Amino acid sequence: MAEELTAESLIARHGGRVTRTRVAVLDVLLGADRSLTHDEIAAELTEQGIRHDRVTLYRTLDWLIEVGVAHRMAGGDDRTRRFGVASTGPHEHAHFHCDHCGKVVCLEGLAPAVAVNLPGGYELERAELVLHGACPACGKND
Amino acid sequence: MAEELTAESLIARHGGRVTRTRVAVLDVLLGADRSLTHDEIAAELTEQGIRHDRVTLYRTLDWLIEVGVAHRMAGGDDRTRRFGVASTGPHEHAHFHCDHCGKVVCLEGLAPAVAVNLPGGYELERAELVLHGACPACGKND
DNA sequence: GGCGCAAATGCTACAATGTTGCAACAGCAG
DNA sequence: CTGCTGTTGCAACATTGTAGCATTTGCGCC
Repeated sequence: MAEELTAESLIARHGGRVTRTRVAVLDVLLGADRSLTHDEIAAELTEQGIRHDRVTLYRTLDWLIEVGVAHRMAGGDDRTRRFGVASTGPHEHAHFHCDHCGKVVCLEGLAPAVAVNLPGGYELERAELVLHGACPACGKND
Repeated sequence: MAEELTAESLIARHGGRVTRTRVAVLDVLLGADRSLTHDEIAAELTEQGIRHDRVTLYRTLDWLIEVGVAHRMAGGDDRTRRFGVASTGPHEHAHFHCDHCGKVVCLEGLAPAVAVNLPGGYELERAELVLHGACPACGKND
């Protein structure tokens, strides 16, 4: 128990090989305070001088999602998917999409009080809540 | 007053030309009980023998959204956008995405009771709620 | 009914995002 | 060190959405 929460240990714990790319990608996600697009992650890897490939990044992210370390969400407006590290709990959290700067942040402490009364026959498995508006930075400069 | 709610009248009322494509597209949307993808709409047009083009369809849908007749939403899983006719009221309604058959229905009567307490600085403009699960048809055959 | 203009269309080419197949490489166990 | 197998990198392709531009067509006007 009490294992480290480093990228390496997270990867090894899930039975994956600790490779250059995986450590770097997971580090980027862990260090980000918001959801990132595939493009942003790739740019960060390039900046760190880590050789990589678009396909490898897609597969790495797929693997991270498969083992439950990361999660994926569709942006409400553009068609790019965004990625972030999954919180320790279930990823039943809301996202805030700033319509001005386009950034997406995870609102983990936000319990989606979705008191929905579905029509008969529908089985609810999970809910995804995306809030749109202006983030603190954009609201001020507006 | 008391104008007809036909595709033609809806189009004319918004100052657009009543063209073959617009009438057909709007008819398809009005007749559908769920959100449709570009692809589904295009297939329907082809089935009706209406000559059209992918680009024209995109532009027609853009125009319908611009005048407020239709609305667009990003599917939570795939990267395809879906379209539906906007309800008479504000389009602050939830969507239900069936993870089995992939269809999306609008839950217009569902008031998203999103009692969110955002962290300071965030300005909420609108909320998008997507529910995932099984629709009546898939739940039975599951 | 015919005319003309601007809106709308249709075509081609392109951009962005994501996927598949396969050969080569590299972690990790023995 | 050697080998097995998971991973990577490359190239080619698939899907979804846009841009530019010439042509057609709805619709007001005569």
